[in-house]
Amino acid sequence: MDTESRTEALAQRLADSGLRSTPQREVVYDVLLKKRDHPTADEVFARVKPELPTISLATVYNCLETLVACDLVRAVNIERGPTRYCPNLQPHAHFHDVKTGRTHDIDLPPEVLERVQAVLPAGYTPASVEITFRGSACAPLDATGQATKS
Amino acid sequence: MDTESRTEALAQRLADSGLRSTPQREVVYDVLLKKRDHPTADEVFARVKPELPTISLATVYNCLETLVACDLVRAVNIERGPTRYCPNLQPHAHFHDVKTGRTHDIDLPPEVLERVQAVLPAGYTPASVEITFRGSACAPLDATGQATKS
DNA sequence: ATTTGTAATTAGAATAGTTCTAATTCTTAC
DNA sequence: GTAAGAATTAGAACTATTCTAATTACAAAT
Repeated sequence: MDTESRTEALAQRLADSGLRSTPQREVVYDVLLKKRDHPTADEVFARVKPELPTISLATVYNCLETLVACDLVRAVNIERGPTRYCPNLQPHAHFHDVKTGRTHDIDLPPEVLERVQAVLPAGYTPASVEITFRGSACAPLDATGQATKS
Repeated sequence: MDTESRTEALAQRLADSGLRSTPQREVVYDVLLKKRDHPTADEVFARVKPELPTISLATVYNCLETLVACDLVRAVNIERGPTRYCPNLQPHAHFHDVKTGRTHDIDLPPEVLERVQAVLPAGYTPASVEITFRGSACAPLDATGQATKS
């Protein structure tokens, strides 16, 4: 999706919640989509600044909160420390590499998600599930440069 | 397990890591086992204080960190906010009730754990997995007062 | 076009949770 | 009993986030 249609989609989602599209919200969302490495609010701030030099950190927090409320972004708390933000809305797990500190998205097939949900006793109705692995990744890559599935 | 044998088991585990058993470590571990409600460091501090009135918050943090390092306790970060501590070492998921703010342990059958691990591409070797549900629980109870399995 | 009300942004102060520091106390081995 | 290292302590420092109050931007009604 190009930047313009992204921006329109964002405007639509915001409007659905009775909120306005603003340059700040657009740029914050854009930097999240551009580099999907689960940045912290501070990191987002640093990436947005060149584009909007007068933006404040408080606004970055506000924008991120807004995007999370509109279900355009997920807030991820993998470990004690700053919250990280993830614009991947597909069902996925996170692999947190303790060596590099990086977090990778791991695609989550629907049947696994279902199987996991099924462990809940009656009456527990989950709004969301978060699956996080912790360890070290030394994934071999296939011809396309993608991590191969075991 | 009674308190004495618990204390011995703790002493053993600490010794295995070249660490000493101390009254502070014992009492911190005891309060975690006594009320398994995923308390924060502050809450642990409050519960330990009557027993050891001179203990400091820093020591509570130190003890918790030590217990986590010895694999006797899990540190849980469900959402932004204070880290919570969980002495349940069985494989289990967490259900975070957004209404009450409480977190329940959900037993995790081995085959589900395996199925979840299997989503990882080759080369990703997880040291641990954390599965967290978020939602609201209004679990019906069976005759024994336990939540019934769906 | 102007006004008016509301939404959003801003800078900086305040807060919460945790970690660090340096001094003291407790243990253990000699 | 002494020396060396481990653990504890109080408080300062630090980090991430939220709050506050003032300002700016915007949209609707006039």
